Amino acid sequence: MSDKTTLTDAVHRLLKRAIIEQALTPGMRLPEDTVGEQFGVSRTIVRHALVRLENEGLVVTRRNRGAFVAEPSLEEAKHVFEVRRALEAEVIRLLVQRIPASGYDQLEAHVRSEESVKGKDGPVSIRLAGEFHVLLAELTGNHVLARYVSEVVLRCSLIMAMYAKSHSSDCAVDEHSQIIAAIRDGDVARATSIMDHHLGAVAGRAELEPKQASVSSILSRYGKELTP
Amino acid sequence: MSDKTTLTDAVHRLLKRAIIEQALTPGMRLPEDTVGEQFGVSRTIVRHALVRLENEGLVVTRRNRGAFVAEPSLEEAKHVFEVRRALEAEVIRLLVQRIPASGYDQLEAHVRSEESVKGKDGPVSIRLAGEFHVLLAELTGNHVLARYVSEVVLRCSLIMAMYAKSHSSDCAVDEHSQIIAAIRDGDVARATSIMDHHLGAVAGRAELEPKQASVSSILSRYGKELTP
DNA sequence: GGCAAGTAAATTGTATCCAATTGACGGATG
DNA sequence: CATCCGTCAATTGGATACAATTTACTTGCC
Repeated sequence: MSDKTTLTDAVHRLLKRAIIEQALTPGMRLPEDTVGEQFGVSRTIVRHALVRLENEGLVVTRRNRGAFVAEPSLEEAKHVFEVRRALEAEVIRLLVQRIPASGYDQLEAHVRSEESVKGKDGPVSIRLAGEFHVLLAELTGNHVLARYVSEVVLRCSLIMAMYAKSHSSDCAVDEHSQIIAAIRDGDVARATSIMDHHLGAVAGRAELEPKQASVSSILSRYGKELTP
Repeated sequence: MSDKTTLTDAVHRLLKRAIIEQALTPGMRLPEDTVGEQFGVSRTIVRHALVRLENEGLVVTRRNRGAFVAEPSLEEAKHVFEVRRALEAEVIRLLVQRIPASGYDQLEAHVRSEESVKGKDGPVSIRLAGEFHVLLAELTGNHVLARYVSEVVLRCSLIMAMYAKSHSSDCAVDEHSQIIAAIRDGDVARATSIMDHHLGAVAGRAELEPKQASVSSILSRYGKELTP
């Protein structure tokens, strides 16, 4: 029962981490056999993993062209943030109603681990920042909700990789603590307000400095001028 | 660009419709080669389609056992409805802000088509009822949101197939009209209230009469007594 | 020298093939 | 007669092979 580790899952998980940690940057190509021989598996496995990643919005596939790490447009980025805000607001509402007893311990432990890597601007802090929100969602006991939150958080990570200058300070650990406190006080409005500010600041900052990492993403906006 | 119809997509779509329309009932097995030869494609294609359906929560696969149409538990059903309510509330908020000019025409046209098949308790009315909610979400212009709404609506259809006695009257066409009217009035509270009632009634009705279609789902709840 | 067409290479789309795991049936045994 | 164990069939997990399509390069022509 614990042996869930099918090869597809493993490849899927690895690719996901690679994308989150910005080892694979937006717009980068993901040829099936290249990825396959990299992990020592066949194209079949890679294909399945890519299908899943596509469903999660982390990669896009173009017919007979292959898979690419997604390059969410600014519009799509806004949409993702809109959905995320709605979902996380629901998380807060539910947590205030029924956060489990051990919830605060887990949250505080997580915040501590976030603080412990605060200095380093490494991929670990990016992942931990996202996992805080996923943990919040998990604590509602609603796994469907948690899954969707996880998806949008991942996509937000991708968006920040594209548009934000520096990711490390985006999810200020301090605000995480404030959210915990507001939930503990049963103050839905305050918690939601902090969360909105938390996410809004991130989204807002992203729009100010669109950093174009990949060549294709840089050139994509100039391509239109060639096809009048 | 319009030629998106890869075989995997086609099979995926067909299976989805079959599940929604209750041709494939919860718990039913989906052997890869059976489905494959039914559609005249290879197992590879079916596999990919099943992977996608699994990601959407419509089928579950057990290791080396194959794929089955999902049998959401009552708990999972509640979770899906919780998420759906949150998402559709956001849809209403957004629509009041920025419904496009042609939106009401589309919505009313849809309601009319719903009314035209109101009498028949057929699969068509089930599909149309769900598509109304998807259309609402699409009109927000947020395709990410629309996609998630589409997913939870589908899962709700599956849930109703399992637990509700009759599906046809679940999405009362009249309530759809009321929602449209409330949105037109810019009355978020009223629209959300109607929507909550709309969904709450469905969810509530479902819990009252759990009809257990498949043998396995009936026996699953008795199985625990054998393993003390 | 630039543009266009044709051809070749590469990559995906699909099918088939082998291996591994699971469930079931049947026989043996207490 | 019930239970346990071994063998067997069926089905999925995974890999390889072939076909189709797209991209890119080369070559010829203007």
